[in-house]
Amino acid sequence: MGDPRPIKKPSRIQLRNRRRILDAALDTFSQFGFRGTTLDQIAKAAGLSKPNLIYYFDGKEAIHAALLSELLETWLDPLKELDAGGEPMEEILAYVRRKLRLSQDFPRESRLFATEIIQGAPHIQRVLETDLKTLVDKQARIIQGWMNDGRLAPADPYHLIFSIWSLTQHYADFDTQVRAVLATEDAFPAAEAYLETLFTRLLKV
Amino acid sequence: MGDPRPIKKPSRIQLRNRRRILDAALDTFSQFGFRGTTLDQIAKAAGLSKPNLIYYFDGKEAIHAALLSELLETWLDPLKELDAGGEPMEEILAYVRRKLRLSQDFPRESRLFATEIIQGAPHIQRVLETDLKTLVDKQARIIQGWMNDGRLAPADPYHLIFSIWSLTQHYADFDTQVRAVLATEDAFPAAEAYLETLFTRLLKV
DNA sequence: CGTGCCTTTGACCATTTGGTAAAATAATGG
DNA sequence: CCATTATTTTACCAAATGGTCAAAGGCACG
Repeated sequence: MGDPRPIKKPSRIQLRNRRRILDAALDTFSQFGFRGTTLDQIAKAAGLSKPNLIYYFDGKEAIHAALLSELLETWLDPLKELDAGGEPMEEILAYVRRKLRLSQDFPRESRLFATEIIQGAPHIQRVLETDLKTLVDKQARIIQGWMNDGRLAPADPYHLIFSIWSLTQHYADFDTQVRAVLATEDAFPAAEAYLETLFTRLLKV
Repeated sequence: MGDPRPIKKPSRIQLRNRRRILDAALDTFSQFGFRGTTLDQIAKAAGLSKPNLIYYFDGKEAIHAALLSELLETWLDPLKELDAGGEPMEEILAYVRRKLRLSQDFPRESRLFATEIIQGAPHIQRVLETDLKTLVDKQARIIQGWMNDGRLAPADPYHLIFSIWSLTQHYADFDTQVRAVLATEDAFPAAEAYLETLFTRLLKV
């Protein structure tokens, strides 16, 4: 799926150009949305000609799909690392920090994901209903276990996870708004401190 | 600004059709974004012909601008109601509830706003830096005052406000994801309970 | 009921845009 | 160095799209 047109192993130049294209596409897709992005835009940003894009990807949809599929792994990973054997509060806070770092280091990816979801997740609905749901169910059970054992204050584990997503991604997706209000260089240090306080007070027994 | 083409008072039919257009446009803009929406789409949804749209609005941009400007008032209102004279915790919780209700009742507006911000707020940056910033500064000062008086636990008031926005809007903007994970009819009752718990534990002295 | 204005429409355009075809230009392996 | 394959470009196209225009249809009101 999403393999190079020829079914051979990709050459060095293939790899390089594919990466360039995906990077350029991430820029524009995350900023202007799928329909708001033109192939010419991507091509120019990638330093290639439009037909050359098509040589590497089967079309605009294919580029977008490749981006989303790459993104999904990065996106779900941090939640997987939640360790049932760890210290509950520390596990949650570590997850929050991982997720916040993701927002800080990959804001374009965050916005691409956000746009996809806001538009009804037309390309990844299936993944959400299967992979994501399965993962969340599993981790919610772990958290619920901690609460049942009295190691965390009780709270709906699903909405807890939602709130972590929401709060951390906010600093990437709504960066413009945050900046407009704070007029601060970098909101992340304060954000990290605030979120640590928030989840500590929420979950401390 | 955004007035009917003739500078006369709008007739009954003008009002009706303008409203139809804006409603149809809200549907499509919030779902497909600005570039992803076509005039034909709006026209069809509004039950009008394309040239007829142009008769009522100066173009696609004008429709979008009209929507955004309408939206902004609705969006900032709940924050204005924060009353310095009220009981602090109740004021905050009431604000959370108002904001959550907005997400529930106006999800299209929420998504339109989100898309605009994610794309860098090209049309409303100025408003964010002036009106919104001014308002937030003012209300943050009130909250800070409550904390200084020991009536709320200390926390960064700006990030507190951000977290309220983020958490409440999440249920509108990321509705698709929430539904995919929960497979529940309506997430709002549980969300309201969760958020009340969260902010109570965060801010209780 | 007729006149003048508001509203609507059908036909039409220019531009943009995703994508193609084929020729031209590098690479690469023997 | 040649032949073959991989890559890139030039010239195009068909469809979609935002928008125009002039004519036709309604409507209100004297």
